[in-house]
Amino acid sequence: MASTPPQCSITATKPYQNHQYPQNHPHQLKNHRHNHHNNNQYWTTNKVSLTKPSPSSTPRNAAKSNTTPCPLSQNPNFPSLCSIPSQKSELAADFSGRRSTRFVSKMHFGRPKTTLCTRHTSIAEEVLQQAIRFGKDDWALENVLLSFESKLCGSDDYIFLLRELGNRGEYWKAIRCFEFAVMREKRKNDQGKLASAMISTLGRLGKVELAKRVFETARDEGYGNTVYGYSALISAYGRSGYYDEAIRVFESMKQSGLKPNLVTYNAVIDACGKGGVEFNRVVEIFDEMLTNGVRPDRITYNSLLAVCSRGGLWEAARDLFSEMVHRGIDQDIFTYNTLLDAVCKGGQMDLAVVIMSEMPAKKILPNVVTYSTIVDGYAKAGKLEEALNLFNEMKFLAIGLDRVSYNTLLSIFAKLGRFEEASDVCKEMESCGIKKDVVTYNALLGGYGKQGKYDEVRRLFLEMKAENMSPNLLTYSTLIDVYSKGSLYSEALEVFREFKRAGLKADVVLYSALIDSLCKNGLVESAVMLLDEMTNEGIRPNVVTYNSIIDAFGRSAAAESVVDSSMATKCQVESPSSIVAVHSAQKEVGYKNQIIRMFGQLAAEKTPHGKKDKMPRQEIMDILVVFQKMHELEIKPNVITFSAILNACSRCNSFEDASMLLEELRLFDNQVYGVAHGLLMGYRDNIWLQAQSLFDEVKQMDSSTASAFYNALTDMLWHFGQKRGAQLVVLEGRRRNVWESVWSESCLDLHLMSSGAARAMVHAWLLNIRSVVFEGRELPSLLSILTGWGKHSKVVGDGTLKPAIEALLTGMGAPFRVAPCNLGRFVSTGPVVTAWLKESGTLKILVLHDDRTYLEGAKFDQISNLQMLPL
DNA sequence: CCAGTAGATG
Repeated sequence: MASTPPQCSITATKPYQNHQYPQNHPHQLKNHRHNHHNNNQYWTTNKVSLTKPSPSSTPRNAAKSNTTPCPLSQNPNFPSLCSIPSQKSELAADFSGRRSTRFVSKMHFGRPKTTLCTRHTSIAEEVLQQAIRFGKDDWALENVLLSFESKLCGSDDYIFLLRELGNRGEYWKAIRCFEFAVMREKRKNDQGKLASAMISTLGRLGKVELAKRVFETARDEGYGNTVYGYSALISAYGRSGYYDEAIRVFESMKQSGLKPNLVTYNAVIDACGKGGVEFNRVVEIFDEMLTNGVRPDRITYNSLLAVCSRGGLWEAARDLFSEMVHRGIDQDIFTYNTLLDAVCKGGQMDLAVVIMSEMPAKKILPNVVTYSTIVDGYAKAGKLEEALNLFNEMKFLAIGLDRVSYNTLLSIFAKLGRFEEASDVCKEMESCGIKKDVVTYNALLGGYGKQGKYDEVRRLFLEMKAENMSPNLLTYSTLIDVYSKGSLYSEALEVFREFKRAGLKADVVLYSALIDSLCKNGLVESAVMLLDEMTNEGIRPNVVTYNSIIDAFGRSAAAESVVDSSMATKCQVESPSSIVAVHSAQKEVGYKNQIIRMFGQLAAEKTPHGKKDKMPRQEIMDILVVFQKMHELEIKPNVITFSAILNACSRCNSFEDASMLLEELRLFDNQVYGVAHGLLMGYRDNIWLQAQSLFDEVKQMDSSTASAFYNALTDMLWHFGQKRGAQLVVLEGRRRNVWESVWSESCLDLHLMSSGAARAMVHAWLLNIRSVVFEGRELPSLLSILTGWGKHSKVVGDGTLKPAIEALLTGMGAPFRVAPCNLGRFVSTGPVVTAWLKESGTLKILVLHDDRTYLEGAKFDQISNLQMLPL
């Protein structure tokens, strides 16, 4: 074991400086958000009280209007909120990486515009009926309009018509109607009204391009330069997720001298929420609104809450809610449902339940949306019992399920692999007249795919298309991922080709799935190329993408290139002759071919690459480049990143190589670094307090994330000879129930542990039963150590656990043997083990030592502590 | 101008 101390660079403990977010912001709430964001990035040493609001989280108006800041505990609306301990730290959602990257489902087009102030005449209704009846015939519509022209009463009637046609999806008829009306309308004002109604109708249907054309025409013709026209276009862009376009229109509106009004600001804020814009940026727009004297209303706040919900910023949402109350703005069911969504996405399920229980007192009764929000929160938190119970509660309250809540229910069953129940849900949906939609199919495809039921996957995919359902990006990426994970590369390739034919654009998730599949097959270099590729495509990789790659380093033999030099030549030969075209075509052909060839290579590989599990120097250099890019793109790491780095350290051949990786860890997070490095150097006593607080953070994660971190940390310590340090970590993990039920006197269950953690644990367990023996008690007649098969375990996966334990036991001379009927179990009998433990040399073998300790000559100290291991 | 559902890393 290499044990040269690392160079001084790694021993430096300069605190991690966060340079990404400005600290000094003039505004109260914004300041709070900035601080929050800082804390939310990774573990930091600055702990924020989760239950008590800090002064900076005081509602902004209280701060502004010079009144005494009102802490939330005095807030009449949340009397009980402050007494609720937060279920997870505010870091948890970010860490476990549960933040959604999905934008597709947020766009449910076609929601009807409630025509509240109906100033239209009955004639308009009649025209509508006729217009609907005459199928596709443009002339028929024209004739209807002409015949009623004299009776229709101004723009109100026409607006009603085109809105209602829009609500029925007949946007072409709506446009015809609009053109007909505008041509006949003399008043600019009314032409403007018609235009904004048309734009908003098209926006509602997701026809942004058409909306834009209407807007531009109207503006060029001189009647479109209105606040309403701009607002409608902003909203149209927002609805389709083009927040950047929405903001651009917003800016150009101001430049043309128009003053945004309440509706404009609401539309912009809403667009930001749908587009996933950072909360801080949206707050800037909100501030601008206040500065310009536009008073926010309920919808403004609801839209702001929606911004929080996307990022799971439950504290900000809570503060906004209080702020609404202070401003005297009433809440409605949207307010509550959006707040609840933010709270659920932030993992605060206990708080969510309290908020929901307080709704009836405000005469706002939870509806189907409220329930499905909470259900989804529970499901994502892994509390499936609670989720399913809520469906019963809904039944009891006679709240009927709708499409979304059925899909939510169905996806729970699909994820669990409870397919009978899933298909029961399908049947029930059908009997309610709700047909399976893309979401239903995607959930089913993912569910069946993860269980390896590919026949069912194929069947469903065909059925879907037979039902005239267009697969979307999520469908394709689910299928590609599922087939790749099942090594069905030609199927995956076929789906990919179909996806390209459908003209869809890949996104970060699809790329990440592809990258992961390359990584898992040892083609790290190709994965990195694909990473460059996606960046060039304008798709921003995220932490998941990087985690896959980091995790792959050192796992394979020397990586080789999929896209060899012959590829470039080939492209050139096939390229068209025009110089300009050559360039773009090359890119396009190269892009397609690259992925297709990668699949080809994967399909051709008979066996995965030999796993040497060693990290050559070159790979260290490669991984450093990857980290560099991650910093450049300002991609925040999470626990999984840290685990991956620690695991990479365990694959290093030398302490120096590991030091380089740890240095990267230091740049990411000083606390994780401090603990890992401290334990590695044997500064055990000095950093144990820091370690405790780190473990407190890890405890907030879901169990598999937490155990993966413990496993990674222990493995690294074990690998570098810090065996007693490893043992301390492992015992801490046991104390905190990281691996569920690990041991009893008769059985040690290692199946969720990595090999280092498991070995450290074996020592601890044997020492424990040794103390039983020396207390004079009898051991159980049968003793067993479970390693499992190493297959179903996410953490181990490669089946290294069993041989490692076997070697360890053999090496110690421990009298355990593989159980004849269960190859994943080592067994022995009480008397045999007792005899072995009583042998004079056994204790010395069992006690673990660190290769490096902080205090020179502290060996006696270790020995005196031997029998006092914190079990 | 406003709410809830489906896909990737450990």
